[in-house]
Amino acid sequence: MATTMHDVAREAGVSIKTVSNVINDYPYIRAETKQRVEDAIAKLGYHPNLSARGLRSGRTGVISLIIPVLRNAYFAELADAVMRAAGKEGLSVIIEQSDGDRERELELVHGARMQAVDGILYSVLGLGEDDAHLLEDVTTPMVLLGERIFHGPSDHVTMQNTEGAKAATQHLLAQGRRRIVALGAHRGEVIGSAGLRLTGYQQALAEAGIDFDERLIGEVGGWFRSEGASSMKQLLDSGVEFDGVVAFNDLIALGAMRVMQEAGIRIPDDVAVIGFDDIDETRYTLPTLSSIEPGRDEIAEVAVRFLKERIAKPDVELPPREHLSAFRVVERESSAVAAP
Amino acid sequence: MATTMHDVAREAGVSIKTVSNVINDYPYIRAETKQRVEDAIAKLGYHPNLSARGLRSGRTGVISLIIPVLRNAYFAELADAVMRAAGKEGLSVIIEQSDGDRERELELVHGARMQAVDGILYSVLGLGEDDAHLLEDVTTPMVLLGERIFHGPSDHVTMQNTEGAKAATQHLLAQGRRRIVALGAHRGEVIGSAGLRLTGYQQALAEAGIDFDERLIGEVGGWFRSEGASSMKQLLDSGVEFDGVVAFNDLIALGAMRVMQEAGIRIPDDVAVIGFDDIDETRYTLPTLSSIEPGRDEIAEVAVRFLKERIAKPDVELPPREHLSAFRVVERESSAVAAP
DNA sequence: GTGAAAGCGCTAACAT
DNA sequence: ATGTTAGCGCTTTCAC
Repeated sequence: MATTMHDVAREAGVSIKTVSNVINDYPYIRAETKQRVEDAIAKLGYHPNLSARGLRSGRTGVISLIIPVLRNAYFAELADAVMRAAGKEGLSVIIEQSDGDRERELELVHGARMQAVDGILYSVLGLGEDDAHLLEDVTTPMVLLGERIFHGPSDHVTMQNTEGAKAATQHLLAQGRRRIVALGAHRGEVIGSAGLRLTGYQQALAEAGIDFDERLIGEVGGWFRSEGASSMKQLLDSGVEFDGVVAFNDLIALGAMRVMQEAGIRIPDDVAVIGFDDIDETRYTLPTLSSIEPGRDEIAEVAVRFLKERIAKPDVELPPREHLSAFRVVERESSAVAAP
Repeated sequence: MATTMHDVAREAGVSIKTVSNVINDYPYIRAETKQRVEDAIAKLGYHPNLSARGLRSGRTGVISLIIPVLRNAYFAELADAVMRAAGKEGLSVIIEQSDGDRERELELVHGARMQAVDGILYSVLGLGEDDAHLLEDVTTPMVLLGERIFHGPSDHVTMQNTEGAKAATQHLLAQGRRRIVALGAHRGEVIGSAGLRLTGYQQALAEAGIDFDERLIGEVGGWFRSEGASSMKQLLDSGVEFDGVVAFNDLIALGAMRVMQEAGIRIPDDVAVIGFDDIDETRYTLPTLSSIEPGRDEIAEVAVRFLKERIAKPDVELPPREHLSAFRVVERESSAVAAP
């Protein structure tokens, strides 16, 4: 069926070794020989058989990206960034969805498909810090993403959660807002995005000399629009006063904005709002939503680079690396300074 | 390094053929033998080498999904549905983004990676009907998605665009709306989602005995939020009166809603709005957006099934099949009947 | 600089 | 119902 190296070799009048050399950019080939081979390849429309190459070399040119869900804009945009970064390196990406389920996350990373990829980009959600040891027996090169596992057995790339939340809070403080809601907390969580972002919020308040008010913490079950909405409803019902909202992701901010608007609260005049993640949608809502851009492209590029390095030298016992990408405060209408 | 079939065979005291038989669910194996092999597999933590299997059998267990962009919620949700459908069939999915670019779409489908997958799910955007012949030389089994190429050389799965748009329009007509805007038209396009949906809109008007008014057609350059917004601005500036909007996708509807709300138009009281695609976000906007659910899961499942059949019988010259999934009108606040 | 030959781990004929 | 054997197409020593 398909043309093989032998066909190309015959066409070019060389051995298959020479064809292989040309394909793999082996430097010491006479220019003329190389040209003949390349002509033959073009003429026959030859493509190397990736299975054969994979069998022989142990490399497939495919990496796996495990994320909770693609329907979530944050992960869709992350996947986009990862695919572009991987593409530049000649790698294809197989995406696997874990639905944020602990069992499925473990199943995936130990599954058959993972044996067949060169490396794994693993955005953990269901697993926690205590599960880090469960990843120790994963032999495939792996880079962890997200906030669930720090100091695990592998390289780790993520954003500066605490600093980002601190900057978001400071952004509202700089406008004179003093009663700032933190929306999206998870009860009792210290690590994980919610815990880290709450810490950043508290740090900003402390540095500004503002007392922490428990009543301004809006808790949610998950980071969805609906949760932002219901948490904001509770806050409004409680009667607590506030003039700013730092939401721990954009969807929560959007859900909360909707509820506030229904209640006749003007944004940003009455309440300034800033979200987190800088998903595309923030540019198009009413009002447009200020946000923290987490350094998505940097995360993707560094993660792919780390992974490539691990793949290239699987035996080198380099200690796990940690990379925190640079974030950016993006100011939009929802936190624009009100006219004096 | 990794354990092979030989290791398993030795451990179980059988030949590798028997191991292969067990793995591939060959029926005629003694239960006891099968058990011994399975125990050995579990004990050694054996996983078949997919490259070797691929080399030998010509199947990789991987299909490719080519879509314009993952950041677009419609395609993210489609990819999600496809991955779930493929997963059920034991297939992994490599996603490739074309950015809707004609050259890149062609490049991808003819590229090296496509030779290495069992089949291609190809959501065309840049190519047109006249380019169908460019796909004839694609030997990998392929199923087309989307509205650009009908009657191409491969199976084709998509939604009922015309009927969906007609139903959307009828939904507004049933509420007594008579001046209905069609938002999202592409000048001169007949085929393609925009053309088909415009046709459905016109059919609904004609059947209701309402004259088609050119001034109620809102044209856009692309189906983005920003385009919906600017097209709606033009309509408002033009001074034309209307009481309903059928938007050709949800993002356009959302962009338009924002502009109308800024202009003080109440939805649905003054203007009823219905979109297309039923992306997750429609459940959370203010007001929630009515939409046409295109039968996403059905599209994904049928497409994967078609592809699997083509992969299983690559030589059978079955003529290209066409499947149009069932859609559904989802009524939400944006087109709720106003209180009398 | 280029060629010859071995073999990666598996499946599919064919044997038994 | 299970074993033997021959490659799939490539990369990789090792010669020359």
